[in-house]
Amino acid sequence: MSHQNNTDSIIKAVAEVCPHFPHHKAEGKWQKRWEQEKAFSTQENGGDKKFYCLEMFPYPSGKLHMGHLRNYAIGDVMARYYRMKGFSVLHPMGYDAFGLPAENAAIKNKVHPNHWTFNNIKEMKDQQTALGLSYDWEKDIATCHPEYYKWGQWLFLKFWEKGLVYKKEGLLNWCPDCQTVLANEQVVDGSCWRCDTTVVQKHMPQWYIKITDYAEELLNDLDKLDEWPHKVLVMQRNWIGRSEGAEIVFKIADGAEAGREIPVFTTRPDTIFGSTYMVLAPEHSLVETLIAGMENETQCREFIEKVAKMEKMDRTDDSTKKEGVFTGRYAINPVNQEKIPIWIANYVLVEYGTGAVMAVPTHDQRDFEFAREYDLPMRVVIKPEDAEFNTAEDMTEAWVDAGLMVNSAQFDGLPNDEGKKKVTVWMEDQGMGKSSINYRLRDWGISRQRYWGMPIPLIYCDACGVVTVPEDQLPVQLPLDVEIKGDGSPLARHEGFQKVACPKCGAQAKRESDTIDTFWDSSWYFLRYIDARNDEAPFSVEKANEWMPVDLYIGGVEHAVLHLLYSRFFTKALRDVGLVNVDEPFKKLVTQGMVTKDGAKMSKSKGNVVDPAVIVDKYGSDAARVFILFTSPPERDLEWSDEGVVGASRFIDRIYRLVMRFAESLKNEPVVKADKIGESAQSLRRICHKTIEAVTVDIEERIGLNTSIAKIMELVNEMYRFTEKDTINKCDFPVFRESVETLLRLFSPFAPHICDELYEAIGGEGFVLDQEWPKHNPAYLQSETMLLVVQVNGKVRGKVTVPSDADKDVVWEAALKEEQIVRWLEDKEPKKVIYVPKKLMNIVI
RNA sequence: GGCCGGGUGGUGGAACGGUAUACACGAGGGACUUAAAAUCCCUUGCCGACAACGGCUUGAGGGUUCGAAUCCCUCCCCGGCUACCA
Repeated sequence: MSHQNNTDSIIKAVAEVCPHFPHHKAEGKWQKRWEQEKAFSTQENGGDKKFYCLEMFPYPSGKLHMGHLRNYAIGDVMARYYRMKGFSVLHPMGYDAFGLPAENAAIKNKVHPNHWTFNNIKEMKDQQTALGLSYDWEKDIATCHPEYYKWGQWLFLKFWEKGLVYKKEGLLNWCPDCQTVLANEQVVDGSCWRCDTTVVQKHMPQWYIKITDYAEELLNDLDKLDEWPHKVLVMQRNWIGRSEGAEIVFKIADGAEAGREIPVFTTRPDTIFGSTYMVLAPEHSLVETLIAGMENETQCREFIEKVAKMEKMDRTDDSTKKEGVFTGRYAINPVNQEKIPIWIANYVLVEYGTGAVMAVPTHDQRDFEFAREYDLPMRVVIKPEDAEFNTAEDMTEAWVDAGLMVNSAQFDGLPNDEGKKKVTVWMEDQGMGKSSINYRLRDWGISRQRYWGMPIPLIYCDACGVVTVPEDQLPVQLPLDVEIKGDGSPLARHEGFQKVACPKCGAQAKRESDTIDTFWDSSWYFLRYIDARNDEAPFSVEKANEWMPVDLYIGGVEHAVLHLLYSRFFTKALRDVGLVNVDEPFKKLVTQGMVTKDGAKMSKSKGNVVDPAVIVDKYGSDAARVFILFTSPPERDLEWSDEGVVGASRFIDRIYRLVMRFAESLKNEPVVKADKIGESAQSLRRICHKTIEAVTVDIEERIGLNTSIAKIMELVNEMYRFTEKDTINKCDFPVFRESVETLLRLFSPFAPHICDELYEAIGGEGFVLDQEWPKHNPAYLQSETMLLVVQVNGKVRGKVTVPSDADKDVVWEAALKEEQIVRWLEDKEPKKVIYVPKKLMNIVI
């Protein structure tokens, strides 16, 4: 057959009348097939190319919102992409199923939390399936399932063995009317959210986890997380809040407690000679003994009470004035033996440092304001050379910057930052204090006086004390025969649950009735997915080491601190127990932006919620996915637009029509190699390969899903141009076929249903997901000529078309042939000609 | 107050030192239709009444550079987080 004959034969498009992608029917059909053929099972292909793709698991509220859709759409594209790239991909889903809303629903609707939760899980899973998300459902988990929390309890025991668990008194929100502990979210304007009684702070024994043992490592390892958003790293750094300084010991000067030590923490030991008074937090443990029997006792007590109330009302109010009272007592400044007054003030926090500060009003703005208010003594001890002040009287605000030390005995004349170290060393020698590092991070209080949570596997025995539940007795099952009324934990009055024989001595003992913070459950779920059905261990160490770390973790920024910090801590603690060999759980983190409407975050109270289920119902999940991925880059906020979804739906239809027009030929024409092809086919091929390259780079290097879709749209536009005539030369057909197959592959991670539908229509077998991700051929990117911009003095004045291999001289010649350019040059000799190969030429005159 | 984002057409957004406004939405006009929907085509940053053409334009003002939305400095506005951390 001659080439001539080939060009003569043409392939005709089938006549049709604007067909629609029948998404309602076709999407369901594919979802069913994917399920039947286990298309999303984790395939471990043995190689070293693994990709663990994780989206933050949802609380099972029963309904997906737009934030979920966005989160999962991003994750699904990435999971499908890497799978097509030949990676072993782990892409699981589960439910963070313990927590308050289930109990609230129980009180309100008289349904059991267990029933309510599992019902919701089912509904959510159905919705997720309807989105065509490629989860391996054989690995799903629900944290409220005994098979899951059994291992949460087991891990608790490991932490216990490591000495990471301890008990101490903690302050809790307590509603005296409901006789129950309230979570912070249940305290509204200082009152109980249900009965409006004023909430009080109550000291109760609580279990704590020593996360502070890992503070230093949690901080230092942030440097390893080079694929985390900068914002999140900063938030974690601030949360851990490391401060270097000194702990200095002051002594009580007089009274019955004379000589008793009051340590303070300061980051400014260089200012110690300027400490002219001391302030304790109202809750400080020494306050009681200090004020007892003093003249000001009543006044002090009134103040303490006032602060206690203020604190829970609105501590964050920045208009809160610094207030305090004098205890009547004095302390001794160890460096100069000065007697300084001890005050109590609202601006000192009991939780930070030692709960006591040495006040240096001249060099700390808060102390300055307080001292001015109460007329306390001040002394300048740091002075810059060009100081505008000589004595404290000249100051209008505290001097907090660098300077030379003055009024500081043997340290006079030293630059203050040098003084910091020298003073500390000297004080250490004198036994007055020591260098100290303080963290803002507190130990993690995990006790919750609630029902719907993981029981803490501990037993109280009168004879043996606190005894852990033996491993072979796990799980400690959460009893289901309870009545939830909201008046305290039902576990505390559940006899069958509480009564237990002591595992050590066999005597009658009592179970811990507190449950654990739900953050415990979510701190290790990513490890359980790896080996979700293991009934002998939380997960196999070997498998965990294969899959960890999670390569890509996607979720909302609201978890930037707590969940991500606890998970990091768990990973490190489990590493020390020998269960994993990684230091950090999440390699790359993407925090997706909010979905907004009318400029505000979607919320029930604002009434601007759009239900993804309604959108999926109307336009199909492909359209919903494409819209939400196309409209904004993943990390930025996304403004919802009804028209935008229509646009996405239109684009999907457009692809459907294009491919269906030629489906018959694509299915039946023999596949041949492209031989001699025409100019428009060459151009199509070039754009096709350019698109492959661009989409691959966009997805892989920056998760640029919006631009990926834009580039696929450009390819489709080009294909429409190519097929304008309704006929394609036979010799050009292989190029068109290639473009269709490429399009379906490139687009399938975004819109998997339509791509499988069309793939089938053109005679493809199986799922596009199992096809290889296309590779671009660099040779096809070349064209014979290129268009170059010619600038004169930095402004575009013309364009020239030159051969692709043209060098500077050739371009220069071509430029001189352009009338426009010549006119702008005005016969002047160019001062300089800058040539950027393949881009532009700039002529400076 | 501190820290982190962000300011580009009517709108969502492209462009990570090299043609600013890709791609899409919306709008306007046209074709097809008895009509509508759907679809297809054209126009669409602003100004010079139109075209050729020219000027202006990435929150404001400076700077570096042959060349700046992009880098540097100063300032303004919007959003988020955090908040007396000694």
